[in-house]
Amino acid sequence: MTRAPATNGPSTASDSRTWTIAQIADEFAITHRTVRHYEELDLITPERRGTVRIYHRRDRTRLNLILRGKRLGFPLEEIRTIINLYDEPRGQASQLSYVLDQINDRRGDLERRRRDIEDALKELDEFERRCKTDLRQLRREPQSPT
Amino acid sequence: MTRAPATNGPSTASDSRTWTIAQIADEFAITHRTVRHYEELDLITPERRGTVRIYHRRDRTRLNLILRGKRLGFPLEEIRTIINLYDEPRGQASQLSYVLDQINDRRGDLERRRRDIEDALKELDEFERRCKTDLRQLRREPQSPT
DNA sequence: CTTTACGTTGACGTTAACGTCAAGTAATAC
DNA sequence: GTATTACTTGACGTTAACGTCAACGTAAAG
Repeated sequence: MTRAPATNGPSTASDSRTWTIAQIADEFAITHRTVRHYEELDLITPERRGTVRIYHRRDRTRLNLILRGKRLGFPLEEIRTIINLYDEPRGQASQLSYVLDQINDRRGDLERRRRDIEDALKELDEFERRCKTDLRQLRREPQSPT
Repeated sequence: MTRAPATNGPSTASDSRTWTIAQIADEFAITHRTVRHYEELDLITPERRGTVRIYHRRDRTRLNLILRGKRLGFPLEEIRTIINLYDEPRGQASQLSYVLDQINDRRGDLERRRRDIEDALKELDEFERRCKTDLRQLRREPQSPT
């Protein structure tokens, strides 16, 4: 090893393990550039030990949310507002009801997507049935006169 | 009206209604540019009457699939291969089993997305519960000493 | 016959989400 | 010491999915 690993001891007090950018990139199967890009967009905010980045538990949680958001096709900007929602302080009732509104918006979006997916899956099943019927048909009359 | 509407009679024989680009763009709430872009990528292939584009039933079906694909966050290239799958001639058994493979790939992808969505919805519900608890708490102890 | 409304083809511009160098620093390995 | 290895900050390049002109064609309306 060339540099002291950021991963110190097997979980100290509550959970203060840390990770280097290489470990993060590796684990999440993304590039350093991507990790830094997410930081530029304020999606994650790693600690700085001098100039070098140190990633905490929180950063990993956020990365999981980010990547899932990406798999679902959300733009990074939107992902940011969503995951920030989970983190923002919500001491005031006004803030809380704002958050509750946002939650309902999000739910609507997700449910719509789920419907789209289920429709797509149904069509796929239907299409598969047709294909299989065709295939059985072909097996019955092996080849037409060439 | 300045130009003869492409929409002729209320469904002639089987279904030979046609539409202009303006009608298509309008109905699907997209721009002319977008419609032409999809054509450039071979996602739709409208008829040509001289230089002008005439859209048929088939184009509308495809547009619906395209837009759903987009809502689900698929890239246009991928969308093309998918909707072409539904259209390709599949006379040979080899082609059919290829298609059946593709179907399974697609299904896997869609099911994964569905899981992601359901996870996200669960987290959202959980988060909403916490927010609502907080809100009830706030109503009990209206404001802390300023 | 000119205007107008709708259509067409380029072709360059833009935004998001990174990729890809280049050049420098800093700790460890020898 | 010097060489590696990991990390850093620019900064320009790239791809997808259109946006946005500009310049032109054409049919119907006056």
